[in-house]
This record gives sequence, C-alpha cells and structure tokens, in this order.
Amino acid sequence: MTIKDIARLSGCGVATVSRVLNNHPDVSEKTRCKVMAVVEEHGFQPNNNAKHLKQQVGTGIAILVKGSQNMLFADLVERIQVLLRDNDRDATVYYLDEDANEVTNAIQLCRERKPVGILFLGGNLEYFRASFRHVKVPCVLLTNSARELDFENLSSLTTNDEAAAFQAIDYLAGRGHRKIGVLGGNWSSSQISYRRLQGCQRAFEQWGLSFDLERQTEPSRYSMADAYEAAKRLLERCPELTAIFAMSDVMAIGVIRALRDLGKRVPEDISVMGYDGISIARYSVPRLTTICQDTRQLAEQGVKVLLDSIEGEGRPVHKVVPFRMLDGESVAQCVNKVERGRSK
Amino acid sequence: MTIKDIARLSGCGVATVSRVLNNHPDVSEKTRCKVMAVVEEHGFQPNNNAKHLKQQVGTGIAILVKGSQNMLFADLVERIQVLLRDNDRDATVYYLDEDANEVTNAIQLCRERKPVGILFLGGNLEYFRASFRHVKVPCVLLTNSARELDFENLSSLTTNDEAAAFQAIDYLAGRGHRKIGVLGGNWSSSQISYRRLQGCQRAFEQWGLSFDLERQTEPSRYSMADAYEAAKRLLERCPELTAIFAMSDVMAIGVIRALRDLGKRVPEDISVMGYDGISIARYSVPRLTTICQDTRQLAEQGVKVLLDSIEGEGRPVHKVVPFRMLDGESVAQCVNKVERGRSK
DNA sequence: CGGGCAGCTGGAATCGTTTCCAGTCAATTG
DNA sequence: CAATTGACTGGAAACGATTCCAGCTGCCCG
Repeated sequence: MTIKDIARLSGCGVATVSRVLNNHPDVSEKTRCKVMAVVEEHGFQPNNNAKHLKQQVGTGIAILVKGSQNMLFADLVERIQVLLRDNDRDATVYYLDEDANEVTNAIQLCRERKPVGILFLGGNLEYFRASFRHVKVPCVLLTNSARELDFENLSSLTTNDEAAAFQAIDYLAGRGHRKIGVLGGNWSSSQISYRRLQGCQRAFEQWGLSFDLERQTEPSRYSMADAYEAAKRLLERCPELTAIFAMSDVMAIGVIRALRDLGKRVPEDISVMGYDGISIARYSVPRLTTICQDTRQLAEQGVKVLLDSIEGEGRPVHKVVPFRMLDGESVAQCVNKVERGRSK
Repeated sequence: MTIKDIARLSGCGVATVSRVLNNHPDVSEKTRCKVMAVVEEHGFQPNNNAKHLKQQVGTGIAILVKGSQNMLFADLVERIQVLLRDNDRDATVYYLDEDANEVTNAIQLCRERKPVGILFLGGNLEYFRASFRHVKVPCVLLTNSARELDFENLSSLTTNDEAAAFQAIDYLAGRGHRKIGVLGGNWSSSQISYRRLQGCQRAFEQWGLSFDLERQTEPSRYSMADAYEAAKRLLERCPELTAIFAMSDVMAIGVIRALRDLGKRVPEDISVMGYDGISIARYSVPRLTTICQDTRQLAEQGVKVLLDSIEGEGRPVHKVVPFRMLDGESVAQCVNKVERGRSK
C-alpha cells in the first residue's frame, strides 16, 4: 500500500495525496475528504524511509546511557522518552557498559542510524575528545559538564558536583564526623567522580580534617554489588571511620548492606551519605540522607536544549541545575567520644 | 557524501561500491581495497533511509514497556538491548503509562516507525485483542501468556505465575502464617495479577485457610509509593496479619517501609514476601525472600523467539520459564502464639 | 470577449541506495 | 585461432515519498 495506490483509489494524483497527508493548505476540502476516506479505510501509513530520504532528515534521537545499573539514569531515560514523545520525536536507547571500550561501538551504531540529535548520560569527556570529532549532530551531555571542550555541537547540563560533594562532607562534619570514608568511581577516568572528590577535599580542608586519599577512599563501579565489596575493603583497612559518603544511592544501598553484614548498625555505629536522590532513597531502611539531583529539570532542560539545537538555535549552552540535600535517617550525630578520645 | 561520490573518487561504478559496502563476494580484492580506502578516508556511512527504502525492510525492533517503575523490566530491557545489538538489531523503547489509554498511542507510533518486530513487556491481553489486530509484524509478549489468544504473529514467554504465587503462600503457610495479606495489581484488569491471585487462593484452600478477598487484599500499582499506601490501608483494616505477600519486590520495599513507619519490625512482627528477584532484593534491609524470575532466560529466549519469528520460522510459541525461591530475611517463622491464642 | 489571476491539480524529477542485467576482459579450451 | 567460460564491472531501473512547475479550470474586470 503506497501513496500511488491511494492516489489511484481516490481518483487523484500522488502530489495531491501527499499534500493531504501533510496538511498543506492549497487542497480543496472536497478532495481532502475523499483522500482521507481512502486513507482511513486502508489504514495507510506513509513509508518513513521514503519520507526521510526525500526530506534529508531523520527524526530519531539517540540516548546513550553509560552504566545501566544507575537508577538515576533509568529515571532520566524514562522522563526524557516521554518528553521527546510529546514533541513527536522518538528515541533509541543504547546502554553502554561502564567500561570504555564499547563506546566507539555505540557511536558506530549511532552514526549508522543517523540520529538527528544525541543525549549522552554520564559520558566522559575523553569519549567526546576521541570519538565525537566527526559527529556533526547536536549533542547534549547530561550530569557532566563539557564546558571545557567547547565543541560546536556539544551542550551540557550538570549538577554542581563539586559543591554537592562539599555539602555532603560538610553535612557529615557538621554532625561531628571526623573520619569519613569516600566511595566513588575511578578518580582518574571519571570527571564526575573526580569533581566530587575535589568537593570532598575542599570540605575536609575547610574543617581542618586530615584526609588520606589512599586509605580513606575506595574506587568502585556505580553498582550495589561493587559498592558492597568496596565498602568491606574500605572498612577493613580503615575501621575507625564513623561515616561513609557513597557517590550514588545505589552504592549507598550496597554500603549499608555491607555494614550490616559486618555487624554494624546504620546510623548508630556508622553513618552513610548517598548521592542522587532516586526514589528508593525514601523507602530504603534506613531512609537515605542524600544529595538530590533534580531529574525533572535535568530531563526537561536537556530535551529543550537538544531540540533547540536541532532547530538550529545558536551556540551550545552549558548549564548547572540546582541540587538539594534530602534528609533521611542514614546519618546520625557522631557521639563516639570514646573512640575519638582513645585515638591519638 | 553519497555512494556516487565514493564511486567517482575511487574510479568505479556505484554498483561496485555498494557491493563492497555489503561484503558481496564477486568483487576483486584490488577494487575492494581501493573503495574501502576512499570510504575510510571520508568516514562515509551509507544512508539508512535509502537502504531500507530499497530493501523494503526496517531492522528496528520496538520494545514496549508497561509500567516503568518496574525494575524487573528495567533489567529485562537492558539485557534485551544488549542481545539485540549482538544480533545487529537496534531497538527503540517506548514506556507506557500503567494506565491503559496510552497504549493505542504507542501502537500508533510503532506503526509509523514500521518496526520489524515488537517485544512487549507486561502487556495485557486486552491491548492485543483491541489494538494489535492490524499489527502484522512478529510480536513477543514477556511475563504474560498469550496462549489463549492464538494470533498468527504473537508469541509469549512467562513465568508460571499461578504456581509461583502458590509457592509463595505455601512457603509462608509452611512457616506458620495463617493470616496473610496480598498486595498486587488490579485483579480485573491485569491477567498477571489475577493468575497470581489464583495461585494464592489455591494455596489458601490447600492449607485450609480462610481468605477474605475483600479484607485481605489491596490493589496497588507496581510502585513503592503506591504499595506504601496500600500496605497502610491493608494493615489498618486487617491488623491481625502476620505476613504480607507483595506481588513485586519494588512493592515489597514499599511495604517494608510502611510497616516500619507503623512501628512494626520485619520479619519479627510481620513477614514480607516479594516477587521478581531484582538485584536490590539481595541488598535491601532486610534481604527479601522472594520469587525469583529468570530474567536471563526471559531475555534470551524472548529475543531468540522474536528473531526466529522475524526470520519466518513457523508458528508462534508460548513458553514458560522456570522460577525459583530466593531465601532472604524478610520472612520468619510465625511465633505469635499469643496473638493466635487470643484470636478466636 | 479576452487577459489576468487565484485556486487547485497532477506529471515528473529527486533523494541515496540495491540489484538486475548486459557488457568487458582475460584465461581456458576444443 | 575462435569460442566458451568465468570473474568483474557499471549503467540504469527500481523503492515510496516530497515538491517544483506547468497546466487547467472558473471568475472577475476592463
């Protein structure tokens, strides 16, 4: 069933049918009805390949997601999909392994599909530097800043990771914690983790707390399983900790489980601070005290920026969306006076 | 940059270039190299619209997901995407609201996109009866059986919900629980919930336990927030319960949170049984005792069945994949002798 | 009455591929 | 040496839409 058949059946030319289908103004009401009747009757749908071939555009948008365990991203992806659909766009999601090597692969796929725009969740700047040179379509990086790259087609939206991490540590220190462990991604390969770490360090300095990077931190993937193991390693090496800052809520869940398996209570024996503010934070036991990223804004603005870029609206933008602290039950006032007295 | 340019630059015909690009055998090694060199140099990618237009096929697969809160589906979607990618297919995910009205909308989109196959997670048979009449491409329904529909193009893969729910209740009853609440979807609109409910009822009968459908059950969406509220309503109405069976782990998390907020300990005061076996089950506090669906098999077999159908391999199939009980800490032996003594 | 114009229509060119088919060239064979 | 083969090759016709452009009305006005 093609446009030609419709033309034949409705007794007019293909051009007219096309005009009806695309709501062009200069076609008489009578003809429009006649054509629509035939179209309805046969449930005709124009062939998108032919359409896009002629129009020289795709409509599809690619969503690249790095680290599928990340529930924040799952939330974002869903919001984004809905928003795009409201704008008559549809999106293909590509999940990338947290390990880097699959990325070029995904970009390859992405280029084959010729999306008209790309949303990248959690990507590293290195990927862009290395592989996005030849990507010409507009691109929005979410939860990471690409300000320093200033590519012609690359915008970015992020939480102020440094400030958020600062506040997390500040919050813990303000409750008396002096020995705080930090669990996050690989500092050297992930800007996001690195910036959060910097925020931590600034807070430690400001409070005059010593911070031994080697001892008090432990790299981990952003998954419960990895964080579980990492927390055990960390606590074995550094048993004097009274609080742990996990750089994602999913990790925090793993950490809490690990602590309980070690016979420690949260928050009575040790406090845990999360990051992200995923929905489970409000339902877990104990409820997570966490840094809450604004997924609604990230999604809405991300989509808006991308669509604007696709429409050809000027220069890339690099925005920072606000975060807020979400109080839970996983952080307690530090009362281990005995411990602190004994140490040193 | 088109295939014609490549032809001109490499000094041969378009047909030859096309053959090189598609790895056809009858092209000399020399020509192949020459063409590939030009292709590499310019980073040429053939236009998929033209390709698919000519080949009369899309390669895309649509994944329809009903109820985005469902983490089991999130897990499945990711596995499926990876599997499809390994088979050189790419997929577009459409999230549907748990409310029905959006479905036709999605089907509309689906038809515009002309996917070559559809994977439907958690769909109701009514959707198919109503809206899938005209969908001609192969379709696989996951986590629900479509055996009774016997559409030409509709396969299905599911866990034996009835047996699984039976085992859940049987497990609880076997640990001394006599008053068990059930939290699930809307029995009348969701076959999945209904079959699980039937399994429950069979178990109650077999143990000779009374079961008041109105009092002891509470419908809820498959989300933490809804289950939280539903559990509170249920317990207010029916305070003598010693165990609650939640028809998804996500719901179980909400239930546990609600119970704690009511001052009840899990599992000491009241036991909670989940369903799905999502990864968080092993990390939550307490660890969930739950029915574990085999997501690996669901994904692998689902993809296999769909791809086979696309290749045109005969009749639709309706398979049942095994489940298993995952022991956690959210169910305890019922020792409320006082309670039981007092009642009646 | 004829020229001009507006409103509508349909033929045909176009988009970038794939693939059929006819053609070239060199090697092999009777 | 001519004929037959086989391995390659390139021109051109699809695929199904959009859109330019030319044509056909009917109408108004001078």
